[in-house]
Parts: sequence; C-alpha cells; structure tokens
Amino acid sequence: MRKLPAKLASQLYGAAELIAERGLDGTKIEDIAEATGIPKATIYYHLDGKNAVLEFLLSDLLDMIAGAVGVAVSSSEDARTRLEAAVLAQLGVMLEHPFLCRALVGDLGRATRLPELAGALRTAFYEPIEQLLAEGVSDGSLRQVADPGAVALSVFGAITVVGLSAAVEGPSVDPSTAAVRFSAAVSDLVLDGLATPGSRDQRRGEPL
Amino acid sequence: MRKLPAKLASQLYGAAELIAERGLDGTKIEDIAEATGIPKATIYYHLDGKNAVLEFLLSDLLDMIAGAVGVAVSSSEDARTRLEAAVLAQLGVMLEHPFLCRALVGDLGRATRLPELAGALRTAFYEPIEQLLAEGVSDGSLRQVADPGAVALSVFGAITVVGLSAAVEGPSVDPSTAAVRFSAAVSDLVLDGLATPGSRDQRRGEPL
DNA sequence: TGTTGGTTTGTACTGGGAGTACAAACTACG
DNA sequence: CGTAGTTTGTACTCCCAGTACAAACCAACA
Repeated sequence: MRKLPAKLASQLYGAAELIAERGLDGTKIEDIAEATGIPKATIYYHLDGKNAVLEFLLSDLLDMIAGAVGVAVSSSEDARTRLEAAVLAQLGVMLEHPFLCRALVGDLGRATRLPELAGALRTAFYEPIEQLLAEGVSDGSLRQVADPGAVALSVFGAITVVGLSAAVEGPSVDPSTAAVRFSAAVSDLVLDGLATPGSRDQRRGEPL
Repeated sequence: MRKLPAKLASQLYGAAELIAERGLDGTKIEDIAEATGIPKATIYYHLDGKNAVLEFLLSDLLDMIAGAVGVAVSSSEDARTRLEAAVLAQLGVMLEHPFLCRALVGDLGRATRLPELAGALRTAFYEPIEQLLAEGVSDGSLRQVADPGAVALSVFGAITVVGLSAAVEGPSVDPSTAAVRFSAAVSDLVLDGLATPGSRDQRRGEPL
C-alpha cells in the first residue's frame, strides 16, 4: 500500500457517508467509484481492495483523534484539568466527523481485525487516558483507584460511546457546541460520580 | 422467520465462536453448516440467510442481558444499590458469553442496521440505566446531573465497553469472579468519580 | 396400511459482485 | 523522442449467498 496522492485521498472522503450509511458490505466498489469520482481501476491501482478503503479512512480519523488528544494532554495543567481537556478534544474530533465515526462503529469488527487499525484505536483512545489517570495520582489531582486498568477502560468507554452515539444520531448543526455539552456531562460523571454525599458509605477509607 | 425448534437453536450456538473469530462476512454459510452440524439447506429452510443467524444469536444475548438487568433493577433497594446490581448483572451475562459478545462487537454495524436488534440493544443496555438514574434522584441515593441523557449514555458506555473488551480479550477462566472485579471498578468510577476531595472545586453549588 | 403435510437434506443452478488482467491512453521528466 | 509511472475502460474469473427442486423422512391419523 503505497501512500496515495493527496488529491485521491481527499476524493476518497466522499465514500465515508456511503459506508457509514450502508456498511462496507452494503457498499459496492462501483458505488464508491461513482461517489468519489475515482474509477474502480484506479482505486485498485492504489489500494488493496475494499478493506483498504476503510482502513485509509479510519486510520485518518484515529490520527486526528490521537493528535487532538495528544495536544490536550500535554499542557502544563494538573492531570484532572488535562483529563477534561482530553475528553473535550476527543469528542470534538468525533463530532466533527460523524460519518467517519459511523463507519467506525459500523465496521468496528473489521476494524479490530485489521491489525494496524487495532493498534491505532488503542493509541488514539485508550492509552492517553490510562496515562492521565496515572499522572493524576502522582500530582494529587485524581484519586487512586483499586483497578486502574479497568477504570481507564470505563472512562474510555464513557467518552467513546457518547461520541459514537452522537455521531449515529446524525450530524449536528454545531459540532463544537455539542462537543462542549457532551464533554461536560462526561467529565461531570467521571470526576464527581453519581453518588450523593449521603450515600457515600463504602469508600475505601479515604477521608471525605 | 418462524420460531425455530429448540434442538436447532442450541446447535446454532456452535456458530457463535466462528462468527466471533472471523466476522459474519468471513464466515461462509457452509462453514456454519459444518460447525453446527445443520446442513445448509436446513438452515435456509428455517432462516432467511446469514443475517438471520446473527440476528438469532444476538437477540438471544440481548434478551439474557435485559432479563438479568431487569431482575437486578427490580429489587426494593435504593437506586444506587440497584445500579451496582445492574452493572454486575450486565457484566455477568456478558462475561458468561464472550463469543456472543465478540460477535456483537464484530458486527455491531450490521446489528444496528437490523431494526429489531437496534431496539433490543437499546432495551437491554440503555433504558434500564436511564430509568435508574431518574429513580436515584427521586429517592435521594443518586445526585441530580445537568444532562441526564448524556450521563446515562456515559454510564452505559462505561459498562458496555468494559464488558466487550473483556470478551474480546478472550474467555476468562472464571467469568463470575471477573464480573465482580470489573463491576467493582465500574461502580467505583460511576458512583464516586475520580476527583480527589481537594480538586472538587467546580461543583454546581451543592454542598460537599 | 395408505394418505397427507410438515421437515430434512443432497444436488445442481443462478446471479451478483470482488478482484484481476491487460492494453490503450495520458502525463512528466530527461 | 523515450522511458516510467499513472489513469482508465473493458472484459474477464471466481467465489459464494441464496434458490430450486426432488427425494427421503417422519409424524399423525383414518
């Protein structure tokens, strides 16, 4: 898979909506050719088939997410603040690209079975969070939990599902406003939890 | 799609691992026939094709989850406690059926495009939580949040992603122990949050 | 026992679409 | 011009889902 020329790359995005709508299987190569204006023969000249089309689109999305989150995470604030920033960054990118997100949900299975993508998925979504939780414990802005791995996974799940679900609901008029709204909800949950002060009865000994 | 006889139904589960491993597309009907011992012609006599196989398997999984969560939710405890029970119940079923879960992730797109399943998915996963959060506010065991819908979605995401990821990691030796462990982590996060007491600086005015 | 109606299964076929082969045209650069 | 990469149309091949159908099988029941 040689790196394909910028022009073709940009045309390929025209296929995202199609794939999002019908899934990769429901989308014929001919359809992609028609939607993008790139003839079938040319597609096959550059890419190794349908999967490669999806792989190209999704790895791009994952790069964007990883990039945005990376920036958010590397400020000099405390970990708690950076976590909020990371949540916002991830949701921002996701809402900015609803079709890619829908394609991702739709062919998640195939995506996880494509080795490159599986790794990129981890890098984009999961690792920054895991990292941040650890740093939060060090700098005292986040509390220690019993099972950091599982908790990081939960946080990752909370963010991602909100983002995907928003994408599936359909493109929003104003993605960045929506991102702010959703990220507030997620951060609220993840930082402060749902228990009322009165019902916080079984903490593991740290003072209230 | 007439209701298919119990014997065939049970045989069909033999296809779950196959589908989980390779995805529905990577699985030929002939493979399913071989794995289950049900000849292709018989499969087609009862089911409307490959999708129907998946649909059958998944709707069963979703029923199990909806059932277990339903039980957990309908005790007479306060909402907070029932939420914990629901988390445990959902993860319990998911870890009990890793192959079905993997098939679900793998063909999530197709699943959401199958109208019956999309509804069942919502019923099994999302609605009970949404309900519970509302009840928690009434009975005082959970706090009020600004955007209940988005928060419910986050909680749903946290649970589900943990479950799916555990399923993808491979079947565990002792599913119910694993379920307890994971549900503890999720409940811990969802109820108490990650902020340290010192950093709880921007709550919306409710007293600490 | 024969008859009827559903189920089971093997075999052979059809059709659609992914991917391939290939040659002709086009482009760029020396 | 010549050489090398790219673009594209056309015409394939091949695989596999789904269908057709007929023969067997298995009740129940008169």
